[in-house]
Amino acid sequence: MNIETILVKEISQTLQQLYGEIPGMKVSLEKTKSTFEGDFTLVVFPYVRYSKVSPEETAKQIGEVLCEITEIFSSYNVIKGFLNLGISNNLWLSYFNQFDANSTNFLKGQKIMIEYSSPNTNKPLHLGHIRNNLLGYSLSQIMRANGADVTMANLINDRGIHICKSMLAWQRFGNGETPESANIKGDHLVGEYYVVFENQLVNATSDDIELAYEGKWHTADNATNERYQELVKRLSEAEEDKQIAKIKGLIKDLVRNQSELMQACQEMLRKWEAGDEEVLKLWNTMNSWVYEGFDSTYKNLGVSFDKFYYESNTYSLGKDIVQEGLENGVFFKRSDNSVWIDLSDEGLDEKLVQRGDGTSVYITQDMGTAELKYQDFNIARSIYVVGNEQDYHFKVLFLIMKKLGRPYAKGMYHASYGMVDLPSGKMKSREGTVVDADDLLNEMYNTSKSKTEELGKTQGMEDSELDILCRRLSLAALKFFILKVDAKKRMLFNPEESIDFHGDTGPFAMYTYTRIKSILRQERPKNNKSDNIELNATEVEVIKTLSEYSQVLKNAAEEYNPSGLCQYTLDLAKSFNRLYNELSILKEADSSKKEFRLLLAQKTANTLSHSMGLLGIEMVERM
RNA sequence: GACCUCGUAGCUCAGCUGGAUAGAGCAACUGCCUUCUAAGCAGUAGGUCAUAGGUUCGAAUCCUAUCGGGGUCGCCA
Repeated sequence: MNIETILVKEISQTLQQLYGEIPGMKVSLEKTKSTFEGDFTLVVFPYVRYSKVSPEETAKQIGEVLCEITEIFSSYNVIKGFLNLGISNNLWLSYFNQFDANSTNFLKGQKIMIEYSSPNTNKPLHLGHIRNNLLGYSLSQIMRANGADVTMANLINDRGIHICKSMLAWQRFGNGETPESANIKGDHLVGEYYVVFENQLVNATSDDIELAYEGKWHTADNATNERYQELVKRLSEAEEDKQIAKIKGLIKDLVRNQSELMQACQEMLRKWEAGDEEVLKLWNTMNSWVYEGFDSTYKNLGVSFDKFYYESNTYSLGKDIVQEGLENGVFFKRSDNSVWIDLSDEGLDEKLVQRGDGTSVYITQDMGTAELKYQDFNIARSIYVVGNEQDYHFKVLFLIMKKLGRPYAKGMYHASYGMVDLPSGKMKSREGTVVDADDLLNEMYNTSKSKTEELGKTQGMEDSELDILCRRLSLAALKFFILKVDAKKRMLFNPEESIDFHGDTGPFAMYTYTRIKSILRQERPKNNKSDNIELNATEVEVIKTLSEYSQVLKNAAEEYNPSGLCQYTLDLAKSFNRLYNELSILKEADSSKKEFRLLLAQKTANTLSHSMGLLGIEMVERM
């Protein structure tokens, strides 16, 4: 049982005894600020209207009665309307004796699917994916620790025009190159051909695009010419810079789409959809390269999946649902045969759910996949870890599923997270300012190695132990740095700070853990409980922090946000470090005090390890 | 233009459903290794919580407006 629940129960009873039934009463207890005396604070303002005396007097009345329960409360003081309560030594001790960094069960047995990562197969993973992966993995662990039955899923976007670009470029310029022959990771190799394609396309079309801006471009295709002339007209009339840029962008796309390269690419996509053997073979080969590359990145990052979905299998799902929606009037059809839903009642607009030619769009596929997930796993909740630029998309998706009467619609949730910025600004793949995931991991490994060597910590360490240390240390720094920030918020990724090992960092928490482990290697606690000890303030502080763990764990799950766990881990490490510095453990003369501190150290280490584990961070025994 | 979101110390971030004198870390400056790992601890300095109103015993937190950053409003995914 949580210590606060015990206190709240006693306080409610006391309030009732003093002032009778208070309608809608809710006792909110807070930690006493460190500048005041006491452990917990009750704000008495809400009760003044029942006590009919001043706030100070009310607080005194309550405090007086509470302190008669000596086994729980030891002292009280009143400042203005705040009743600061001291908790008795024995309550702390008995709480401490039963404390264990255990999982909670408020989601007991609930079937939850968490979809995350969801990469495209034409490029290697980058920093943005890293935030996604770390959040997704950590959320899964957090949900599990709260008792949920979690399936971690990855929906891989393995089809579409972008894959064809890499394929076509490889076909034309690859000379049969393979990851082995080039000695490059498969995902990077495919990514390189994607870049080759883009460069070739720029070379082939840049002159035409310039001409097109001046209105001097034409093509064989009449429909395109018409559209182009219309755009030229709009361009000449446009005044705002933003508008001009937008129209120019449309013209650019038009010209590019008419190029031989893009035409060949479109042709390839058509062949793919038609099941052309040769195209499929190439597609399979290049995908297998990419998957091998992704696997290694996922492994290095320490994330994993229980279930993979592939868009090549799911993109046509959802058409049955479109049909169903048409039949029961949720969707409607336009004259060009395209299918729409009207969401203006909900403050949104009309949204296309199927193209005029019967092919599916992004949301059609998502409707199908949502249904598939439910059929496969009978999940109660379906969580999507996807960036906040897709807030609107998911709002629409969930609304559609609700309107279609899907019972699982209410369990769908978009765990939306903010973008990652660099000190130089936004990451833009076109400008080469993307931070590659593999590069980043390598760099962090090397830095942690040189720092470890600098500190002279490598003495007496086997190479294999050093390797594990550097790996885990660098991941601790990276993961903690990213997960520390509120998931919903946009964050700045400063590479130098991310690899810092001092202050509010993962390595700091890890270091605290190893110091405890070092003590426990020399002596372990003999019992699993302590009695009859006079606790001092630093010790109480650690117990108090430990007691908050289950609530923090629950909050992290409820808010789909691991950052509270990071903050908590730091608090716990700091409070223990203070104790470590102020009090001796192994050299404590009083054997029962020593025993207690050993036990306290052990429980602290367990809790640190547990919470870091939920962040996807593995501890080491020495560093 | 409409909608969403953010704005807290020089920098990066906490601050839960409103509570006391707004907290950490980094950077700067002081101390502490003959004592369980100094990747640590203790301390100094640093704030008009974007601005203006409002709600009330009480607002960084809730409401409104304004300013500023970002995002979305594709028959891309």
